[in-house]
Amino acid sequence: MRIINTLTGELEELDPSQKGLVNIYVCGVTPYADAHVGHAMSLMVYDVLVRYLRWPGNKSGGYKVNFVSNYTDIDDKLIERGSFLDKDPIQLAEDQINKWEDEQKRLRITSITHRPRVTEEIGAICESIQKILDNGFGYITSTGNVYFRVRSQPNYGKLSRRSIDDAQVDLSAEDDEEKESPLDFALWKAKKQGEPSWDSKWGQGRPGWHIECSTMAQKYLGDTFDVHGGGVDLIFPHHENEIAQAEAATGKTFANIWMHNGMVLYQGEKMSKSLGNVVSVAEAIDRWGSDALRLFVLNSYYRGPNNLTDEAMAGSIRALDRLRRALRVPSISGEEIATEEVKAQFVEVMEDDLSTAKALAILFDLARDINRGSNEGYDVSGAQEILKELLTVLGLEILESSDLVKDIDRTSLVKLAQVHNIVIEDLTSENIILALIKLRSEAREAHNYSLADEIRSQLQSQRVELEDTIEETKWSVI
RNA sequence: GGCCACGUCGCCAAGUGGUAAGGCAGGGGUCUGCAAAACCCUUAUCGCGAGUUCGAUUCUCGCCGUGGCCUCCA
Repeated sequence: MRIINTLTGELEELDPSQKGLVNIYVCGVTPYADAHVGHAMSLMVYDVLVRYLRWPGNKSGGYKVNFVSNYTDIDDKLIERGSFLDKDPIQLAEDQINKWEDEQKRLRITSITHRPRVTEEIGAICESIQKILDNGFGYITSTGNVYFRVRSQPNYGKLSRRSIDDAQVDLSAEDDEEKESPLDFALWKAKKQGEPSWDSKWGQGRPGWHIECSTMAQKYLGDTFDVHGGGVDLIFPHHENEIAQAEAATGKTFANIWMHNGMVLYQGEKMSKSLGNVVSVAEAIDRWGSDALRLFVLNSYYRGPNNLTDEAMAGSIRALDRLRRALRVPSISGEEIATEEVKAQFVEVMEDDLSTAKALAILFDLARDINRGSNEGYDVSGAQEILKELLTVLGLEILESSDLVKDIDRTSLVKLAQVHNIVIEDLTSENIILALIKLRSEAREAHNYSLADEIRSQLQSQRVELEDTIEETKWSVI
């Protein structure tokens, strides 16, 4: 497939260095606070990329994919936040990671194969730093800080298209007089009082922000790997510094394709703590559900900004319902509706820089064909299977209503059964619903529409939706 | 100030040098006891100005606006 490479600005063919195997690294979070929808969007984009690459239906016939995404579980932010909460920063990270991973499961971000943590990779990080020093790209200060000498890397700035000479730096912010240049960045930070630290050749301390990512990427994926992803906000300095270090350590190209996702805006504004408009993942799942969130993410181009609004999310929920209904529509045995072009079209747009918005448009067209076919008495089961398969590639798991029955408030249903004097032995939610539907159908036959409508509206308020068809009354949980 | 994106129907959002996907919402119909769902029909000249061109929303320049980055950041 073709992906826009930030390094060149061009659409480039993803051509794995190892046949049939794609190695991908995506920068994860520093887990000092709850994950927000921006983090979710970022990981969802790469999750879809990996799902697609692994799918046997793609142009390559399906790749094996190593998908590594890290946790920066020790960093200034964690120390700061830990100190504020009077909590051990590493424990804080541990707790936040557990929470975030639980949310990832709910978001069905399931494609990641390794989730390394800085605190578990200190040895490898020190080895990387040593290589950089051996190759003459770094220096050690008397206080035990190790810096990367930016000017020694002639390619510096190639990703962000920046020149070192243009950089405007605030010299007043510098606290280390031995730093040769304000542009230089820390590979190893000497221990400060009360901070977590590890032993190294350069004394006690902890890794700098950038070295961990390049080290972990290379450790798990090799010196050179296929795709490195992350948010556009990481291009400079983080990814620029990763390239500088990694290529200083090995002398080889670090990542072949650099892929960057755009930022999520909320109601047209940047999400930020100062504006107080940060939407946490937990809140988003609670308000709209994970599928609607994913649909929203997929409905736009991953590189652009993504404006999350309440109205757009309401639309996503409705749109999702449309797809869900198309999967449930009755299929009559007989002539099948035509679907031979669908997969090919889907593949074509996905191969073209992960154009998920176009892929969704194809699925909505398919849903329409299914609905129409069903209405007109065709066999749509094959088309429904295709729709389901392609939705799975996108990571959308359309829930069947039976899976949702358990979420209904059974107590209210039991009360409802009592109100209507329904006597049944096994008071499961499903049985109560079926009994109420039966009662309603009898009422309808007796032209007692006020009772029928009352039951329908009572069930509706319990999230059970009824649809009358010629043969029967269908129900579903919304 | 520098670098980089973006600005398309009420909302979200694709896209192309030859008059613009899809979803939501809206309007009209079919179906229904009434609904709901579904289906059919229907709603835009693409921020502003100039240039290149036979022709630009699509290319160039300028302006305005929004967002990102310029060592906290998915």
